[in-house]
Amino acid sequence: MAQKIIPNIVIGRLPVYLRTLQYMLEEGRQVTSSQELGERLGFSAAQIRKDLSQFGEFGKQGTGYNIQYLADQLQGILKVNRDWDVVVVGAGDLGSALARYQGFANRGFHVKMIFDSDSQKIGTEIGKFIILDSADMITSIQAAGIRIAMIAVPASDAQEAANQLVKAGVKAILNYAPVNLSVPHGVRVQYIDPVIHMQHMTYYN
Amino acid sequence: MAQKIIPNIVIGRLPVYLRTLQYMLEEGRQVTSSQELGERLGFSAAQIRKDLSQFGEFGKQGTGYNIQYLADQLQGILKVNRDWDVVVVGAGDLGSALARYQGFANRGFHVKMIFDSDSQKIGTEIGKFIILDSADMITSIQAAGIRIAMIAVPASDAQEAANQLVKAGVKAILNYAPVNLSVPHGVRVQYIDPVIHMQHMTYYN
DNA sequence: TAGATTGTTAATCGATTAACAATC
DNA sequence: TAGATTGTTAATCGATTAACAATC
Repeated sequence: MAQKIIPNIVIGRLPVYLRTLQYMLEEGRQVTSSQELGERLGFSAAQIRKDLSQFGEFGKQGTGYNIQYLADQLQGILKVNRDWDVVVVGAGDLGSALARYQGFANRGFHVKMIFDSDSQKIGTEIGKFIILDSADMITSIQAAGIRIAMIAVPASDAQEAANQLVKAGVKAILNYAPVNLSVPHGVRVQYIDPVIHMQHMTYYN
Repeated sequence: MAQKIIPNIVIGRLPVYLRTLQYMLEEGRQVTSSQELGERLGFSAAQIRKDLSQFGEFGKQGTGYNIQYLADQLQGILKVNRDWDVVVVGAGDLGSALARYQGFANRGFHVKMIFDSDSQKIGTEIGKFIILDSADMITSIQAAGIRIAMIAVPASDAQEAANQLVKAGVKAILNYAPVNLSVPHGVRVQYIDPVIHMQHMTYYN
């Protein structure tokens, strides 16, 4: 049976919809519309309806969308109606900040380990974590069955870190190092390089 | 005279091209081709040629692109052939990591000030910075003529921070708080929310 | 009922790719 | 010269928007 492939660009918007719905819930709201969501996010109402319609019918004509219900559905679609364990590679300023970041746990992502290769750092504490030796990374991650990693090592070490993560069975990498990674098919990478974003904006200045 | 508007999506790729060219220079390379760049980045060669052709002719048939020359051109286009001063709002873990991040200076972005509203933090040091009082933010930024800011405050404070930055004359905001900001026309915002990226990847798991 | 809003279709718009003449 | 690679055009592909019947 022909499985419909949903455009990646649509998938990328769903977490943004979800985040906004969750804020609406916090505001005590119960119902919203494609129009309201669109205004809040700067998307067209038509686009939001189209995106959602890829996955089913979640609204009611004349009324709009029940926020709690739609949020639950989106969580299911994105597979974030469960918790995910995460590792951090690199215990510098950024890696440490990631390990301590409060914004992960309440959205279902739990940092479980943080690694570094610097013997000065290994064994020391960051918040509730003890920095582990990168040399043990593959076995530790495999043993824990962790599928998601964040790379926060220098650019020169990032590809090697990625290689090891892949060997350890990681399927999703959030890469903070300013380099493109090459990974096998089936492993996903997302990039966060603040300089890229800033250079995008300076163009318009 | 009809000024050609370059698609935003093209502008967004230029910094990635530039970054790769700069690595090639570090590797001692002199010349590259759209094909090689494409393979390295996972884009098609045609797309790279098309993107670049929006801005002029930078290559030579049969030979390819002189890396130094193309990098210089891209820097000019992106207006990063000069230095930019930046402020950080929020001196928590993330703001502190941003203030200390080494990856900015060597790409032309210089953090000049970091602000917080917590009286416990104001006046204390982060690296070479003394944390300034958010209450003085507008005047300090105006006086320094700074146009770029990074927001690293809790979600609940981000819109207010953005409002003040806009008042201070900031034109580009890199927002690490997990909320959509509403800003006047002429001010650009880029968003970095790691959870959004991770939720994008969990879909495929 | 009248008003609002969905889900969906068709039309439009925009971005990517294929192909190739030009030329180094 | 032969081979390589650009810049550009036209074709294709994909994404967004407009419009509206259905219906709450």
